[in-house]
Amino acid sequence: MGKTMTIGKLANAVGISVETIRFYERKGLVIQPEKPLNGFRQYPVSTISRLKFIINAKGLGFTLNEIRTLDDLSYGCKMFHDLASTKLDEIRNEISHLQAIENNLTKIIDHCNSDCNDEHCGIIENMHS
Amino acid sequence: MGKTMTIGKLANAVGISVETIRFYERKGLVIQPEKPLNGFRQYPVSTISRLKFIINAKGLGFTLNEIRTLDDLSYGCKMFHDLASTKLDEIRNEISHLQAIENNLTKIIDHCNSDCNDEHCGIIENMHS
DNA sequence: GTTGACTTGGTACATAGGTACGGAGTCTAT
DNA sequence: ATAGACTCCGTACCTATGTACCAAGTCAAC
Repeated sequence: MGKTMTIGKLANAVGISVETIRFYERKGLVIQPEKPLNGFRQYPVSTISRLKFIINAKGLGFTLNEIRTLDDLSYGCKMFHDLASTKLDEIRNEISHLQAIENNLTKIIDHCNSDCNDEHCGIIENMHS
Repeated sequence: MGKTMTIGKLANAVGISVETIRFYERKGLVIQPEKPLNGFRQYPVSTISRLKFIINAKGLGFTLNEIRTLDDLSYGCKMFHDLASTKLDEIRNEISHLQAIENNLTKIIDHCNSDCNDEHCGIIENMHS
């Protein structure tokens, strides 16, 4: 059999904490390897790739549950493509929402720059209704 | 003394739940009014404005803690202006972050549209490293 | 004078993604 | 053989913003 490593080495290799790996295990994202007599997990080297995949998917905005879904469907490229499209829609909605807030904040700031004094601020008044 | 109302009427008037008002009270965002003998809160009408302010500030991206800070400083227009500027920076950072994700997802989707088949997907492979 | 709606305080639950801790066992180096 | 590092499992804790539930008290209408 191939090379294996303990959870600490694995954590070091991918730059996350031991606790996080155990957390992913509880969530079903990382399969708990068979443990030899001493009770310590011995991970195959391939688990490094697995964790990097999880980290990269998180970086693309996928939640841990969504990453687990990818597995459940024993995904191929098409499946992944579909989920990425859905995620892209979500991200764009979030961006739109934030841009609306950005516009409103900008308006407020502009207004305060020109029309306000410390005694009276029309914007703050407006926010009370 | 002016008109007062129970928590249920107040909740109705602003469109949030009784539980939420009690939650805001625990957080110090709404001052618990003096309670008459029967123990029921009697809110002055001005609490409606207060709650609308909270709701509007939340709509601008402020957290409940930040809204409480506004009070602590007995804010005027200038103070509010500064906090709005800071919030605007935060929102813009969030937007940039999401746009980076948007770009990456778009690339992936484009790649899958052209270069992938179900046997081999270079993008998914890349995500493992 | 009873029924139904309302309110009270306190607490538990929920999401998401971890972090922290504690006591016990084990491995490694000297 | 002993110190220090590592690992085990289970559980509690964290942020943020509420929601849900409970038993008990109160109010308004008929």
